[in-house]
Amino acid sequence: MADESKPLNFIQQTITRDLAEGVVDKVVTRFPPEPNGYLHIGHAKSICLNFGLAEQFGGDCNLRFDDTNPEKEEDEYVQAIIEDVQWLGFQWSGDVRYASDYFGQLYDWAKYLVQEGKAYVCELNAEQMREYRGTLTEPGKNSPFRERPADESLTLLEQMKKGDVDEGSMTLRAKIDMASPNVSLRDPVMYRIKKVPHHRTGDQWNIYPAYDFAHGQEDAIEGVTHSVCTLEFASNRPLYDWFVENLPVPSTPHQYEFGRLNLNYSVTSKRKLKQLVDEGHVVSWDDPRMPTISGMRRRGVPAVAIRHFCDSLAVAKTDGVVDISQLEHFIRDELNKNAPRAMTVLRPLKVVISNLPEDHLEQLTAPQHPELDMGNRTLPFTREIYIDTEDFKEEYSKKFKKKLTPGKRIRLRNGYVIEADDYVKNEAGEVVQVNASLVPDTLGKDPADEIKPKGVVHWVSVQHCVDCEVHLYDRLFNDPAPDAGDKNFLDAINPASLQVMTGCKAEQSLADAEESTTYQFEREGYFCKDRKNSSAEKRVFNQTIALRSVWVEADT
RNA sequence: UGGGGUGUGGCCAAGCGGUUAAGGCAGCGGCUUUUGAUGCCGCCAUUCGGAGGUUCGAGUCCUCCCACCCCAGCCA
Repeated sequence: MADESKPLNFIQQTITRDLAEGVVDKVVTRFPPEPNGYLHIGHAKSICLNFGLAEQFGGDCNLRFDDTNPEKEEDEYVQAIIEDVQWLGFQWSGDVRYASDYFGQLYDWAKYLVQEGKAYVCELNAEQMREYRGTLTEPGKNSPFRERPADESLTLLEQMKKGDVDEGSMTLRAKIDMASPNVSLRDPVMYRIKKVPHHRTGDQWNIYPAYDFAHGQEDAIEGVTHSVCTLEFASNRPLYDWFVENLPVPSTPHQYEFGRLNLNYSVTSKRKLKQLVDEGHVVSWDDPRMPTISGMRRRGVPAVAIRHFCDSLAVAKTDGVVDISQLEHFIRDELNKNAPRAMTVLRPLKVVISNLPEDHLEQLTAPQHPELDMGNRTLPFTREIYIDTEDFKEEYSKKFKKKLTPGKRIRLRNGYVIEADDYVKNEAGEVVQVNASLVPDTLGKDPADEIKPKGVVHWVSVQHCVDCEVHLYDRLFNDPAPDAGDKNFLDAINPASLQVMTGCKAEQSLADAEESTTYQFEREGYFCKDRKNSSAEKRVFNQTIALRSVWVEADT
């Protein structure tokens, strides 16, 4: 997977050195999501990084759910996350792991620290603890419970665990340094009381370990060598190391931080994404407009495109904002190379080819792909066809030279050249039918009179097409930085992010389109059949992404 | 006014003291084209947050300054 020509990032350099110096024999990484929401594009970067590192250096990568807060976590999320990681194409080492598997061990280690005089049960409430903690510029002061005897803390801890103590009234804290310039080290909470059922351990526990007391030890238990996380955890690293050093853990993992992915015109925060779903701004976590893995999958984005995009991202400590066009580039690149082609008319306009008999039916063939050998499809060609309303203009102008216009010719994609004769309007003044003539002997060749058509237009047979609905998407937010500063990201929501096109006409071969394949609807973009809204009677296609276009239609 | 990070073209980014500062995205020209797609060709930083300094030589080393991000949850 590693591209030899690419320079090693700082984590790869560290691993290379650790392997060379024998600091580690084998690399073990892990992807540790909290099951409190669906995975998004930012997680994809972390997934590709962690699994990629293991792959490149012949090691293992674990999938471990960091489920230490039952108030926010649900089994629905763990199932969705498992599916997303697999879909992206990665396989974790061994079974799926859970922080909750280690609750017993963690509890024993907590008691060990108490016995060592390095932890204590504190009876300060949340507000008091905040006061005692000090500020960024002033040191904190010691809790009055800090020097309480170990066996007293042990007894209290046991009561906390049994559920005999009220939530919020006691915590177990590490005894480190209330005057540390690093606030994380000012006697951090190790255990808090939560009388809440856990998605895996049920009501077995009344206390749950805090992230800082759990993560490093989980890594140590699993033999993780390189624990890669995002930048905001950098100030937690000394605490991560403190627990690992002060506990009889089976191995010594190390934490490395890299800059998380930020994408413009998007939000990549599980909290905000959850809000979009909960408040109905989108219909679900896998709504095709969501920057979630499941949303992109449903929209037709290939997993490999996401992987290529992630691989193109720098693993560094800079926190930049990547332009969405970068992601779009990899999606188009992959789809252009591999998506089968098809024709679908989004805004049908009937064209009657008058010099063809009423019952004319000719089976034309067209390649599934212009370059790849993917076989052919048949295109029934009849007297009546549909082209896109946008592809016909009443008046010719240089601007519209590639469109059909009276007296001018156009090539039907994969078919003949036709020439428009006249057209019919309805009461509203809209063109509802075009009458045209077929220019003979133009299948695969130019007209004999050398008057070549300037443009190519996609079409379907009126009698041999299938009805469908097409969902067109625009970005979910109009603001490049919807959640910057003190902005409310909801204010930036694009009210026109979804456009439902009904009465669309797809070529016959799309009758049995598969949800797992994304097609290029020629001259329109990439589309895949929606896995939720489609039924036997109704076909719905989601737009993955439009084709690039330098064509801007002006009204002159 | 504490601690931890980061600053290279519109965006991302390589560069690890020594030819004229990689590459990708976006943009702009041109060619090809039965997808206004794709492909191909060309253009796009006298300069690396700023100011000093060290050196024959600095984006790369030193000093000071500036800007931005993270940390004061019994969230992760």
